[in-house]
Amino acid sequence: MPELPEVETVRRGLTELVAGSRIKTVDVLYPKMINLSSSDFAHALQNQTIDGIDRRGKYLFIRIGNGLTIVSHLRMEGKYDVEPEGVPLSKHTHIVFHLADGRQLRYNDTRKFGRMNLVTTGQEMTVAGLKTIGPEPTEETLTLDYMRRIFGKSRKLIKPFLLDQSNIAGLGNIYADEVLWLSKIHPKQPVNTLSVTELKELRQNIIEEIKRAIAGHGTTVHSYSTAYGEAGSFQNNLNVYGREGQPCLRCGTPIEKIKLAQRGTHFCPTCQVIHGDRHG
DNA sequence: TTCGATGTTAACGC
DNA sequence: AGCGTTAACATCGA
Repeated sequence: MPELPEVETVRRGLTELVAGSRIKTVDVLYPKMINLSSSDFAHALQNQTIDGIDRRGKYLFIRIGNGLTIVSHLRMEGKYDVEPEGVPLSKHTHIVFHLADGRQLRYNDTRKFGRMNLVTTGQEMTVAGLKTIGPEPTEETLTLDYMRRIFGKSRKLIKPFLLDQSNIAGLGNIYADEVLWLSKIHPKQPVNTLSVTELKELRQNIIEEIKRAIAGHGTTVHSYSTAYGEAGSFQNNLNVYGREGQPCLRCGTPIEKIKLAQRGTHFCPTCQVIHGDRHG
């Protein structure tokens, strides 16, 4: 469930907490989580410095002093925690970085869906998912020209289209529902039927919603109450996600929840109506 | 006890 | 090629 704003919040937290710290040793408790053998992974990282942390879409790039980068994807429930030595490991701690100052950087993941790939810095695109990743949802990188190009040539339904990271990086189930509600677009609208006016508004809503969510330190839902090192606040700003049966904040109609491409999808049946082809 | 829900990606089939 | 569907990952709670 961590989407771009949550991953960015983690990036900033990790930067404050561990950038500049030296890794003494590494324990891999769940080897399936990484791309190398446990011993290769641990040996490559021991006695190296964490230079800093970058991000691309929902991927973290943990920069290591010796020209290596850990590409880390949290998937559904991955979390990083920093604890002093001696605090008992959680049942779901899978990787422990012992830092030279006595603290431990721990990767916790209830479902074990997260992955870490240790690669040569600059070779991040060799990791599955980064080969085809789309532009970041920012003013500079998500241009209207690009939107018109990719939306114009696909008949896919817009909700699954927005979740496809090769179209735009970083949107997940929560923010996809939110930007469609903000843009008054039905989740089943085929993308090549949207007008340029609708694309402009959708683009602006995507860029601004992501910005607002980052400013609010991301959304904290369900099991994520203590996640990300700090609890996010953006759940208080959600307009449709998780509001099934509650009145639409624009028109009062009860919000509906349907299943679309296997994903829970929330929308207002009055504000968000499927329309015919307005393309061109 | 079994099964569905959950997000993402790989694999599969048309 | 490009589309849509399904399985796999693992755990938890109904």
